[in-house]
Amino acid sequence: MKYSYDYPRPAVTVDCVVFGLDEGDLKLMLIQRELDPFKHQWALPGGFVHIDEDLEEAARRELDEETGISKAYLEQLYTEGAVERDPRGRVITVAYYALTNLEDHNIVAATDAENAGWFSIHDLPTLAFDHRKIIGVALERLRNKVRYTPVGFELLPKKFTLSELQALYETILERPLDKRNFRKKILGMGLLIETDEVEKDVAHRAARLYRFNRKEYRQLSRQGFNFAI
Amino acid sequence: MKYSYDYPRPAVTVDCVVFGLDEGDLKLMLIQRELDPFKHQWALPGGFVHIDEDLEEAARRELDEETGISKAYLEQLYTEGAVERDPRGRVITVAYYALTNLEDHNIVAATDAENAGWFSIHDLPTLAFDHRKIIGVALERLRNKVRYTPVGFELLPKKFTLSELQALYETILERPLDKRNFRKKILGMGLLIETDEVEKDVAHRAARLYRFNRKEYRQLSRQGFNFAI
DNA sequence: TCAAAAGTGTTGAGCGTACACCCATGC
DNA sequence: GCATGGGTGTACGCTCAACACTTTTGA
Repeated sequence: MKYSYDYPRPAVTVDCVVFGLDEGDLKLMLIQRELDPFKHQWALPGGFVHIDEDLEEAARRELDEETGISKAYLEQLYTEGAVERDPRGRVITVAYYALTNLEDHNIVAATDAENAGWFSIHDLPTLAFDHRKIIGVALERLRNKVRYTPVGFELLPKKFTLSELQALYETILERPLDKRNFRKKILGMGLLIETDEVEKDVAHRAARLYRFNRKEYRQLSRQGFNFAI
Repeated sequence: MKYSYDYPRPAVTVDCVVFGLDEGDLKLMLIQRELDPFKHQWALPGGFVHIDEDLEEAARRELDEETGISKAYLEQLYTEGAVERDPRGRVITVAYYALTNLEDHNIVAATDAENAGWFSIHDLPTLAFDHRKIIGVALERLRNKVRYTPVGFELLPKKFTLSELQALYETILERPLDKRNFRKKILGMGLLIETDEVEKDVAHRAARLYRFNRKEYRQLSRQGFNFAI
């Protein structure tokens, strides 16, 4: 008990809602708690913010330590501070959401946590704390964000087919899209670079691979262009 | 120094970016600090989160104590936690933005702060801490939010004219709108209730007063309707 | 040759945008 | 009667949505 203050202070944590895309399924990376409270229950990866690190820094560190994911698109979601949300006392958590290419993280390598794994958002286990609520907020945010910004590309490998991209939107938005209209729209933005490569090892005509043109997007953004699906 | 912990803890504050609309000018409520650091400088209203109050509760309390504003639309903005943002030590702040009808708050009544007042966002004084940055984020959020949700009405009195509403959008978005198209669009949504009252004390034809139909909006939202200007 | 997915255009409807004048009121 | 803002309709272009068949490839 070496740290003393004139007024009581809440503890501050970060939690990460990590999304990954697996075929036609949107998944979340969860960890199984080793300690009380909620011992053995599934929870969002996260932990206490160190006194000398920024919030995003803390989120990235916890994500790496607990799931082995060291590269991901990360964005602050919101801060949950209900008085009774943690049985140990007052804990305020800054929630982040992360988007990552699930293919790179199918095998969890170095992890702190007893257990970690991907769960379909349609089949989540019982979750510790108010983590279910946080996931709800994250999902809503993702569904909005994906339509008006090009964050969806963060869930795909660098090179992808138009069908993969369309499936991404269909999965997240949970509705079918028209193939011709989708292609017209996405190609019409001029933000995809057609590579000279095609899919490999498919039992049908191989689709062309594209890359997202980040530079062009930043350029157009500055000129008032708005991405929209 | 009565409160001791095993690990150092950051202090947690809330700060409020309070918007008000004054004719064709978007204004912010700022307070002048009475204490160091940044003594006598202007700052966002805010303060420490009590150990037994929720975050929004804290924001409302501080807003009331420091500016006398007790009713306002309030929404969490984001959390700023850069390590060196406060010279007193590690302080994480949860920023909120508030929308209020400036007419009700022209005279600041009961206030804690030495001084409080409205400032045009185009003519802000030097601000304490990283408050300028927080205001920047709030402005960006307001500009997005006002276009896709009916938060703008929170800046107007209950009854308003269509010209006032249009001026609101023109002020926040900083571009002119076409009168006929604006009226067509906003009336076409079916979210305005035409009252049988008109403006008073104007030196020209008095405009009809309208009210925003919150119930109808909630109803339509559930059916997938999206507000948009 | 069959199965599977890739790739490709047109049309109609609805929406956004541009644009100008008469009306009501108070002074 | 004049100054001030209130209130109103139309036409064009563009974007969105609906819709089906041919091509390529591997097995």
